[in-house]
Amino acid sequence: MHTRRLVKRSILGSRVYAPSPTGDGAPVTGVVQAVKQENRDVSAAGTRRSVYTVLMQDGSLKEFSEEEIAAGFNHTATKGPLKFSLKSSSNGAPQGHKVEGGSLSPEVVEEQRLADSKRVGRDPDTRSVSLLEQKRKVVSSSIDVPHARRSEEEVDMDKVTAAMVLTSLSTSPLVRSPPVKVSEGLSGSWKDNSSAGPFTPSSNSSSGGYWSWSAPSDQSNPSTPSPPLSADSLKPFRVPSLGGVGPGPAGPEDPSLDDQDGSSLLFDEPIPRKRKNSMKVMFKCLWKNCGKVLSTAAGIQRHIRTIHLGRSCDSDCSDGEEDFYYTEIKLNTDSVADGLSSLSPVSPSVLSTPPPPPSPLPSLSQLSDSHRPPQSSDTKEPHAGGTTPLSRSAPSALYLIHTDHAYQATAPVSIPCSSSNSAGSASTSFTPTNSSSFSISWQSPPVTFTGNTVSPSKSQGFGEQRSQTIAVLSSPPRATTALSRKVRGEGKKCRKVYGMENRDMWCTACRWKKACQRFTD
DNA sequence: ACTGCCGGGTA
DNA sequence: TACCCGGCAGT
Repeated sequence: MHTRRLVKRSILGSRVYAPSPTGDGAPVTGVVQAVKQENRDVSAAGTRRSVYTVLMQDGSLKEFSEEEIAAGFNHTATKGPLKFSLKSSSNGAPQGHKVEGGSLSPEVVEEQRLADSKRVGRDPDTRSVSLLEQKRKVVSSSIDVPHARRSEEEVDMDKVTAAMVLTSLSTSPLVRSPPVKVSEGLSGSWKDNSSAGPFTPSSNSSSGGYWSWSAPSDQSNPSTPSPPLSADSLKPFRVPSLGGVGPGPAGPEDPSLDDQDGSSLLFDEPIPRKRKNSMKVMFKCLWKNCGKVLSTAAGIQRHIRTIHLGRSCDSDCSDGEEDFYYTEIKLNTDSVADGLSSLSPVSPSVLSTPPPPPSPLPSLSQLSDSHRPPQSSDTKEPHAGGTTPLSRSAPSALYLIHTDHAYQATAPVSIPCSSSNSAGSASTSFTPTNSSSFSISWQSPPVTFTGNTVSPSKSQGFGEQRSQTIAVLSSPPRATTALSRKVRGEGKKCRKVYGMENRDMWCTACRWKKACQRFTD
């Protein structure tokens, strides 16, 4: 009786002893992969008997009747800490229905019940599972396969888990995901997680652990709703069990290992997400003369591969060398947006380089063209210091962090070597070696500009450019002292002319504390 | 302290 | 976009 209960409720994933398939009598161990109810084979008792698909140690799948492996159950049941893939059944179906009824509408419940009963009823017909399918079961032993092996109690348990998930979803605005996916993914993860212990509220905490991964990432950004869990984002739930069973068919997956994998994967996943008011990860090319910044690792890798390494092949033939040429930088999205959005406004005024008609656009489009799905999702460690030998000559990407006050950082720029191009006026951090030969802007666009650098004193007939800027750029002595900001106007300004009491007579710029437009120097 | 004005916030 | 302001840096 007891063994029967065990068999029926928690045998999946359990290690059992079974007669040797070779017939030599020596028992072998295996893991139960599936249970099938067999109606046609009426045993002596005249009731249905169960057939268990057992994954043997040698990787083969065998089917055994209940009697054949019953002894194994006893053995294992008394032997040690078996990890049952199913929640233990201390609370059975009734409670499951109760929970379910609490969170699901009756219609939904009925639909689900119908669907489930269909599945269960279909079992006898699906007993001839193809080998391929069996293999899949091997791979995901703990993930319940939709059909062909669900007992009613299992179904109930799934309902319970689904109900719990839905309940938590209904109360947590942080996590939204298609219910189907949720139940699917969770039933797997719970089976992995609930290595022991009945399905009680305490086991719910394990699910909480699973779900909490999205909480921290979203806490930083309460304004943006958590994106729905896509099929991809559900992968982390499944992958661990893949890895858990893979190494050895004989052993049930290890929950701890499961957790580790899960967490690591889960931590990888949300990185590419763009959030406002939070740190954003960008990837900066460290190649000489190139400060290209892309938003995805794949993008930067492709950039390096194609532009610098001169490889035309796709990411498939990447040998990882690109990794040395870019670094991951974390910066506030504000800064990034700042830098990017200010590209066009800044470059024309600061750069004396004649802005070709589409000048700022290429860089922007390059940035946006990096929208490739970050499927490569590099988990490489960011070369924080950019200290690899290959990148030693490249400027550290850290300077990007403080772009919000770039003008302050530009003070040292006042690059003594006036031969550097005008783009240098925007650059913020240099190694001596760099400043001597070229300058790198603090933003990506210069990548495209470095080619056509222009002597600062010659603006190539673009004399109509803002006189102020030109003045600054073309007069080294002043530039050394006042490059950081627009040169302070020496002439009178609205404020001085009209005084505070006549503020309404100021030019709007002065009123807004902007650069005076009326008394420009 | 005064001044110019950049960067960013708000409506 | 207009408007405003905090704050930085030069004077």
